[in-house]
Amino acid sequence: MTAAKAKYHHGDLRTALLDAALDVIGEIGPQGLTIREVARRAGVSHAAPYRHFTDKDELILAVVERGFALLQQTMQERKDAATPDAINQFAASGMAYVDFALNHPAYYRVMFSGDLLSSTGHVSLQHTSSEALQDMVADIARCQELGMVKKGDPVPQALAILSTIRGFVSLVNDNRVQHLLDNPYTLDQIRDMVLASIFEGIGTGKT
Amino acid sequence: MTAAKAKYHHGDLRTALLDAALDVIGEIGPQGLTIREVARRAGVSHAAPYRHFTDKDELILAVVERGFALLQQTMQERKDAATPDAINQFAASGMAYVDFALNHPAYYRVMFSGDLLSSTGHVSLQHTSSEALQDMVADIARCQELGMVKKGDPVPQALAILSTIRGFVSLVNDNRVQHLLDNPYTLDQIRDMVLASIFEGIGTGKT
DNA sequence: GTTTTCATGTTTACAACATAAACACTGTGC
DNA sequence: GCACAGTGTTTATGTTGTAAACATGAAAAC
Repeated sequence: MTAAKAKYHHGDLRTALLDAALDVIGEIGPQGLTIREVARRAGVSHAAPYRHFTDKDELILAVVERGFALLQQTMQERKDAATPDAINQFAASGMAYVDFALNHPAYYRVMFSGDLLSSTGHVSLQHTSSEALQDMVADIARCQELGMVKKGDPVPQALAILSTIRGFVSLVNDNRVQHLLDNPYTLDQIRDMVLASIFEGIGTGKT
Repeated sequence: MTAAKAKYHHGDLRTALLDAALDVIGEIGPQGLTIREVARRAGVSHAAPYRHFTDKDELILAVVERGFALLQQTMQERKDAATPDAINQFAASGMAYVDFALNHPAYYRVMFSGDLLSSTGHVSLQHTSSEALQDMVADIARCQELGMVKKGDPVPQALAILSTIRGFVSLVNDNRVQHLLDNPYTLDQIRDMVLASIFEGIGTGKT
């Protein structure tokens, strides 16, 4: 028997399906995702996925949840790696968010394309999303205490930053920034300039 | 014969299909859009749309083009209504963009959901999109001459503003701002605060 | 060790869809 | 009047999502 036997029971089909789904999303986009294609890639019959996901939506949702877990982990790692002062922690999470989006475009697309899930189900995700906003608000408040961010309600400030980040990422992932790439900037440079603009917008200018 | 006769030839089916498509997008979202449903709403057979659009993609594309025309017109009107100084013109177009997105969410969604069109076809749209960026760059350059915007390459500055605007709109349209609505802000107030942040980020602080 | 059971796959079936081909109606130019 | 081109309809094919009935094999019960 060679290594990969064609067993009746797959072993870990659920994970294999999630992997296949992510591949499809990366290649064809979330719209192109088809239960049957995912099953095909996992080498099972087209109905097998229904043993693990009640629905196409639930399959997508599972991919999304995996994506959020990875995002959260990435951001935490970057925060841990940064110097422990508030401003650097904050900047680190912002950059981590952008880099996650650019390094895992398939995850990012499916996580934030919005229209994918048929209305219901994304309650837990809204929670995750608003959690991220709350974290950011807390970071901003700490920066305010240090006098590095303008006084005022940190919520709209967090919203402004999140808006800039999300918008920038969507522009890049939709290839609307190609014009100015390598000409004369690298993507990292553009990212830094854009982030600098919004940070300056809410910052006090001190350091 | 009553007013609306059931004629064999519709008269202006193309327009009726575009209207119906926009309705569907508004109600069910761009993913839910189905040629057959659009045909149903227009009161024709499911194959009739193929006399006017070779493809589902082309139907969507036509809606998108209509949307861009409306956006462009809206922005022009607002610019014309604003006082003719550079900074107000610029702010007017930014606010017009946001308001368009919030007042015509169906158009906006289909225009910028990105994944909708199967790869090809959106060449003309990339053009439209980059035109908007060029307009913005020109506006910024004029503001720079007046000393109201920081010196430097206006392209990244334009990108930063566009990012903020697009990100904000997508957050609002995905209902991720509900938490802070009416509590204690109105949507217009939030919009102004967010825009103010990015304008301050690129501005010199003069006036 | 055998039998039972249950989780996990497979086959089969159906309705909705995208799209194409063949056909039907009707306003216009002659 | 009449041919014709444009627009709409019917019919047909292949793909999809999803449900139901059936099959298999690994672990639990005996």
